[in-house]
Amino acid sequence: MKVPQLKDNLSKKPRHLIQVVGRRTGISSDVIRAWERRYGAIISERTDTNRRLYTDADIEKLTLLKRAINAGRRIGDIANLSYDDLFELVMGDELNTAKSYKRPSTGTVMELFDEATNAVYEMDSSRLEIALSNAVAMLSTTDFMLEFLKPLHSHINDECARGSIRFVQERFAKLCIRNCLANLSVNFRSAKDDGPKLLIGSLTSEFENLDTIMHIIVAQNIGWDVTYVGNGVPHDELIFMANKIKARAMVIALNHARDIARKTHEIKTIKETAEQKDNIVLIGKETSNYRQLADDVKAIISSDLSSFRLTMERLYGLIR
Amino acid sequence: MKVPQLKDNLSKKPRHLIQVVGRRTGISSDVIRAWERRYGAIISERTDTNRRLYTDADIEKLTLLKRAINAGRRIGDIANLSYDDLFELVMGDELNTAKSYKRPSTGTVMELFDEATNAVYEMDSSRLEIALSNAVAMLSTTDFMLEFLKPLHSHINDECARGSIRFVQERFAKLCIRNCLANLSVNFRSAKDDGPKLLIGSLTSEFENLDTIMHIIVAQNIGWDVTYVGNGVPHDELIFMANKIKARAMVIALNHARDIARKTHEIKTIKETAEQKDNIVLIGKETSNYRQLADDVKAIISSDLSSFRLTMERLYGLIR
DNA sequence: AAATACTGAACAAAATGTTGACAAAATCAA
DNA sequence: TTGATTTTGTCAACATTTTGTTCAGTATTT
Repeated sequence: MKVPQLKDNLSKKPRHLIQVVGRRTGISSDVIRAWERRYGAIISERTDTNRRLYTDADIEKLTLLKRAINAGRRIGDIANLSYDDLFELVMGDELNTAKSYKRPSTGTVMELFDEATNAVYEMDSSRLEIALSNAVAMLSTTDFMLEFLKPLHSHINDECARGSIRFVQERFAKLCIRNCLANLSVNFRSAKDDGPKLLIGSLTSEFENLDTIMHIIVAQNIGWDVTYVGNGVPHDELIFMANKIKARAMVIALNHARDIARKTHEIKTIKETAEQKDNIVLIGKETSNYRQLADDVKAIISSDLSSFRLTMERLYGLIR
Repeated sequence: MKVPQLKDNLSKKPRHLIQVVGRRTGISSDVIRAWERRYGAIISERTDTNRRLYTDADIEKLTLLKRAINAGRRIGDIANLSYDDLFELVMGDELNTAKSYKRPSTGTVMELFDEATNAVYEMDSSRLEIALSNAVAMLSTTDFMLEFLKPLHSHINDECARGSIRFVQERFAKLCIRNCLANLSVNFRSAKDDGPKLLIGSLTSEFENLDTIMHIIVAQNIGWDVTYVGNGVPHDELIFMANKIKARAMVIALNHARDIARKTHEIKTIKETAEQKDNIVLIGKETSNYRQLADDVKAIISSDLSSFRLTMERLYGLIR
């Protein structure tokens, strides 16, 4: 295998311009220089003509520094810690702050949100895509979806219901968002090796839904190896698929208030027939109609992304 | 499989004038010459009379260079990297995370094709995605679609019709391919600045179609700034959108043999009502039913990707 | 003859570097 | 709590490097 070698050789080489580092870490180049000057945080190599050149490791350290600051540290105190010490520090810090769920409604994120909605009004796909990818870069994946994409999605739905934007605009926006989510998804997949398999899909008479795709990302983020088969899949096909890939859990999206009786019956069949009988999770807008079923077949209902995340984390823990 | 042949016969032959290269890559010919002179980025063959002639590979490298610059690199630093190194660099840059995009190790295109079909049988999304992205890396974008994705797509359809693979497998494969295409699309958008606007969509009672998405990529590849509004869009919404974004051309996908009379009428209405009356292009399986209409409203019918590419290149030239 | 392409030089704009100053935010002392 | 002090992000001024663009003169293509 030659690939890792190449990778190693490249990544140890100082080759990133300050601009690239700024973009990747989200730290402005002024600040990077200031940190170097004042605290010797990252002292980079230089080209013959005095330009700074950073390695991949430098970028990682800077990212850690930023996370540490986000968690409340002061740059002067932590700038010259080693990478390992910094890592420990950040892990500890983030564990403690994780529970107190901080809302990232800082100015910049709000601006990005405005930018995104404006792009929707004006149907400028480039602007919308840029706004979305900036938001991804700025927030953690979960926050991006919970605090950015979800609100944006419902904002678009509202505006469309109110008649402030037209059908095409809504359509266009959702396609852009779907693209963005598809990208996120691909990134996660290649980052992960092999987690437990998770099958996600929806039954006949259901339509494609952005929420479902967000659930995919959340599951991948936790470590599941997700196979998505889309909407409107007959239940016997789902069973076949689950058996074939040896899925450890199955997520069924229920967003459409039609054929509830049929779907209830189908889910029962799935439960009875599938080899892996445990771990059916129901998501979507219409899950409330399936309370009784959930009790009967011991399925779990997760009606929003956060609870879904918790559910899937728990399952992941049980299985691993 | 015709792939390797085509690759050898066409792609490696220097045949593009600098003007064509400029248009396809979005890099001005002055800049291409400057890069050659200053950094030896692309040293092309010459005709007997000293005109530069570029290969497809040259174009691909130039596109990568542009993407790298877009990500913040300086041309002087990257101009003489090999295609492979450049590829690594760009992938890393564009994904902000150190993602390990596997380079096609030694596999030929044919092996990749087999790998992809096997992944479909076994419903292994990671393998399928890796096979697809390797094929993208190995072939030029156009070749990838014409010689890889198209055959793969029809192979899947055939197998499904013959009953060799099941509904879910087909479904799963198509979702993976859609993701892959979405990625390609995003990459192109970020490379290009502002070309003429092109609106792509389909009328009511049409369904989403992978072919349509491939057409998007081809158009972007040429330099169009594509806005895709998806399937099943009422014709008045299409008109609104076209006017709003000031589209210079409109592509309407016709894949479903239903309501031909209605759609014919709607397309006529579009032609009569839209501000930009020229340049309606009809694509898709069912276009043969619209010959008469095409004559009446002076629309262009492109029933396959290659002819679509030619059509859009011609239109692009006319508009520019 | 008009359009396009080639070369080389010159110019203009953008990016980067250095230094120093400034103001908002955080911290500390009373 | 208040006021002084420290920390830290941001910016301006100016020099240098890098890179896109333009121009002039010549050659080729259509």
